[in-house]
Amino acid sequence: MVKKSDGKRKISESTIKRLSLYYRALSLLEKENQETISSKELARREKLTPAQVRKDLSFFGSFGTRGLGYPVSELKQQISEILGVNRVWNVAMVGVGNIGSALVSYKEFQKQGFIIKLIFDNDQRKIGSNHKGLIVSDIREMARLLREHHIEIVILAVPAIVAQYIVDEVVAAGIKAILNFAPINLQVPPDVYLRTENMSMELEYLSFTLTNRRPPAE
Amino acid sequence: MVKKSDGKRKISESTIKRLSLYYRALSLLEKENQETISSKELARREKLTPAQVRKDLSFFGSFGTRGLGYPVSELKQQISEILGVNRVWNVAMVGVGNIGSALVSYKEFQKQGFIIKLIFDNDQRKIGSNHKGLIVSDIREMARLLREHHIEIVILAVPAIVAQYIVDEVVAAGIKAILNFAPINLQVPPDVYLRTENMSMELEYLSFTLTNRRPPAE
DNA sequence: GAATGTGAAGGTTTTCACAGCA
DNA sequence: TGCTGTGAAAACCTTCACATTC
Repeated sequence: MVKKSDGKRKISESTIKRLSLYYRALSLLEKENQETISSKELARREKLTPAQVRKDLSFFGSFGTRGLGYPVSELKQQISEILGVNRVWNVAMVGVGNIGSALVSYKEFQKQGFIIKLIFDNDQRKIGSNHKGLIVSDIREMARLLREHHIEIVILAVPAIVAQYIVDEVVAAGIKAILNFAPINLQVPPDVYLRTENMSMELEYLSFTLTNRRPPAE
Repeated sequence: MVKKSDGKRKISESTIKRLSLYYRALSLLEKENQETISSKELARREKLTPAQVRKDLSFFGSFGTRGLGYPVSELKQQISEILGVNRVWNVAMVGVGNIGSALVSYKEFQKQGFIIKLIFDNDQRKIGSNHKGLIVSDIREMARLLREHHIEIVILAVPAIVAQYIVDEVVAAGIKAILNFAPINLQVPPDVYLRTENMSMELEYLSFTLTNRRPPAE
């Protein structure tokens, strides 16, 4: 049974991110036709602790069977409802440079129900060209087109220098959820959800680790 | 003055990731010729608290001046030393699909000193072709080439289904730091640093937020 | 017997608040 | 006066440990 959101419980960001990991792992397990999985095994696969897995899931309900574990397909379904990926989300891509066009072709997004319906650019040479079956639209037509196609989420893959300007336009068009790939922190009104994907961050984390690792053998 | 690593202090992952944010913000400020910045303003730009900024920096030294703030260029330089980005890192890309080739052209990596020296694929049609001035090498020559070019970090952008197999080869070639873009959790020996960039996670986080946001007005 | 679900304990991270310095 | 640097307090998150259930 799924606990109803009672407006009190505060679910942490870490818990939500781990739900993504569980969801991905369960999708693979389902393909392998595994029927149940224990918190221990799920934890091993995602490098977490069994208690962590159980606690995360317990925030949302009791999905397991004592002595047995969790039913793979059912748990996957439950998590998809929690994350809101048990449906289709209409997405628009703004910016058709390297990253933008790579993401338009990125299968993983579609698999999770994030369907890119529109792509925009401000470069006249790109506008009208075909990208994986989608015609690049002029960014000046964004407000109208976003509305007409019921777009709920915008992915921003534009150069950092113009990102704040473009995000302002996206916000003005009424969009409330934005995933930003530009390497800069953007300002948006409090009713707009913005997440920024910083691809350098993980590389820098590796660089920090290599630089500060303890000397071998001691 | 920079505190020397005394082997005791444990710096949290969050602190390191925020250092990346500060570094990025400081790079922009430096371009704008701003000479000093307060923890308050830096926090505002990165949506953090001033105390957080000061505490993070205090783990590594006293970089500021009371009553004035932090000197932009100097702080940037200090953070670059802490993160280990005050040097060049030789990087290889494995996998030249959508994501892989987009990242090869991604300027941000080069700007931070991560120079992609080699690119690999196992597709015979791609091997030998030219990508942004680099010839795609056969993955079977990986061990030799990685050694010859003193590669320290490998970026993995291959399909999930072959990712574990390929990462095993990368590890066998002696690489100790891997950034994985395949949407799967990989197993590596304890002396190998692996970070996985999960691009669906942030989209799913947005989806969760949209799904569970409190109803407007109440 | 095996593994979940969960209060309580323990640990870590963030925020507070203020002494100290330019 | 303004803002850093930092112990102490508060908040938050993870792990423990065990009652509970299949």
